[in-house]
Amino acid sequence: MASSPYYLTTPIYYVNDRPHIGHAYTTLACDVLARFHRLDGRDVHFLTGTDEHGQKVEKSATAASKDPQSFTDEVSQNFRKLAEDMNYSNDDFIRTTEERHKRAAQAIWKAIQDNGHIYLDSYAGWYSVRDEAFYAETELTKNEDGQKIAPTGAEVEWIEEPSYFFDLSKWQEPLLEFYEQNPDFIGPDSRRNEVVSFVKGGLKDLSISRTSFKWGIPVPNDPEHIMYVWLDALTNYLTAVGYPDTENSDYSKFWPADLHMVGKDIVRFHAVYWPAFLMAAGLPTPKRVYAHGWLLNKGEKMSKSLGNVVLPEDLISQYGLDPVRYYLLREVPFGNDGYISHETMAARINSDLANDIGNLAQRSLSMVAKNCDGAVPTPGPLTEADETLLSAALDVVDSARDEFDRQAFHRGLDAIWNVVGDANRYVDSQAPWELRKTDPDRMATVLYVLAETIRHLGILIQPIMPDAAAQMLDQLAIGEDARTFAHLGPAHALTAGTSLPKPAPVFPRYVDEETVS
RNA sequence: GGGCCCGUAGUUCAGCUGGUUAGAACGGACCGCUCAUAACGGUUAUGUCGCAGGUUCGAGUCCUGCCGGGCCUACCA
Repeated sequence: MASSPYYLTTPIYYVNDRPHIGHAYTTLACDVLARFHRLDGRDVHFLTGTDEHGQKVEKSATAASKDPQSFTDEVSQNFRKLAEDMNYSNDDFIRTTEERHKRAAQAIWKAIQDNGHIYLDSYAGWYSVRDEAFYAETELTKNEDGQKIAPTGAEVEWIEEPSYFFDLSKWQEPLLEFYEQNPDFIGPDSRRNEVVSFVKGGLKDLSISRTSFKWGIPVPNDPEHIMYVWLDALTNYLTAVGYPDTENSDYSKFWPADLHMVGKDIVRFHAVYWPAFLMAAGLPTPKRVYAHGWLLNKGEKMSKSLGNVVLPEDLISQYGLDPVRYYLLREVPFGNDGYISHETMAARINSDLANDIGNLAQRSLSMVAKNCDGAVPTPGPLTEADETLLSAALDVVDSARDEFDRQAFHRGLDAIWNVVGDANRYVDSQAPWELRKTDPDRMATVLYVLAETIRHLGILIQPIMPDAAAQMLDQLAIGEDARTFAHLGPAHALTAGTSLPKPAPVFPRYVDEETVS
């Protein structure tokens, strides 16, 4: 179990988009899970990447006077930069324009086709290039110019063309049975309900090819047709583990994926179409799809037209990377929509990070520095209070694991911060500054217990705040090879007498600039 | 039109299969401490648990209706 593989994915992001806080949020959640499971000794494969096909990209490239490939080569860098800026630990970055992906997408097409689930017909309807979706006549409205527009506001055009279809309508019952037998397949529950009721409402066969543009993966044996972008895009999850080579690749180790993390807007593609495609191709279905909510800017959905889109780089430069990582996962219950704002960010940074954990480390380690010759103190016999704190620090990894496995990041963090609170209460109740005068040996024990607690906390917060955690652990002179969850507990406890570097605050308070001046 | 979710202290939210005086965090007020990043600890809530009925010995927790907010989905003339 401890060494079992763990494969998780972000959606592949639409290469045309400018990376915003929503993209950063999704991948951050995956990054935390990836790091957590690595620390737990698991063999993790963490995938992200970009979705680069489709008519919209083709048009954007033309508008920029570039060929689509060099256009996507260029703009996909924005997402690689996001990964660097946010300190993501993805093991792979896939682009759907890569050869390995073309191979995989054509292979899954053939598998579905060979199993008799694809047929050729023709499609006619109102199509929106921007939304990459067809709309029913009744859904359309007209704008001022009399142009028909989709509910999303996008322009639509009448398209009539030959098209291959996937027999999605036949998968209603198998899907419902699949959801029934895999109650954890979709999270959170509210999304699961939605998906189930959508499928119960009946499914129509899905048009899965286009002939009206070229920028995409050709249908096997009929290159006039380009594969539907979603079939193309979803298959990236297979590509990255080596499909269609199911023998001599990571496929056998990592497929089916443990988790597809998605935003709530694309849950249908992942929870309905994707398992249907896979079942039709005779492939195993992923274990879980989790749809998180939106980050709202003070209650309003972020959009270009409102001009209130929050960019990750702006948050990072204002607050620092690790505080932003912590804030995003602590402030908003994952799965719900939630507000983010400067006020709540500053409050979290100051109360949770600076005051609680940062000050705990600083007050403890500076006492060690001043009163124990700057070395790990030598503990005497442990009291009940000592044991209680140490076991809380050790046991919380189990709570965190449970909560993170359910994608309840806010709850996992809350559990860890309970230990921070315990430790601060312990300092006050033990009053080592008094013991310094009355009972130096006991003081040494108390400071040792605190140092051990901080060691545990440092190890535990690594997935969320890798750099800050490293600083904390550096201050305890913990070797980089001694920082996994296997090192929690007394077996790897600090060695008395180890000399320690001079402590320095890890989490500075956030002070508004206006307030300063 | 159908379906799902939500409405609990100033704020953000916990409250599982119904059961003693409804909880946490943050903010506020007061007290304590002084090791520490003026940080830490303790004490402190007159909350009509959206409204109105109902079931029950007993409901924030189940049922019905209504009001308000969000989401999914369908659509007639």
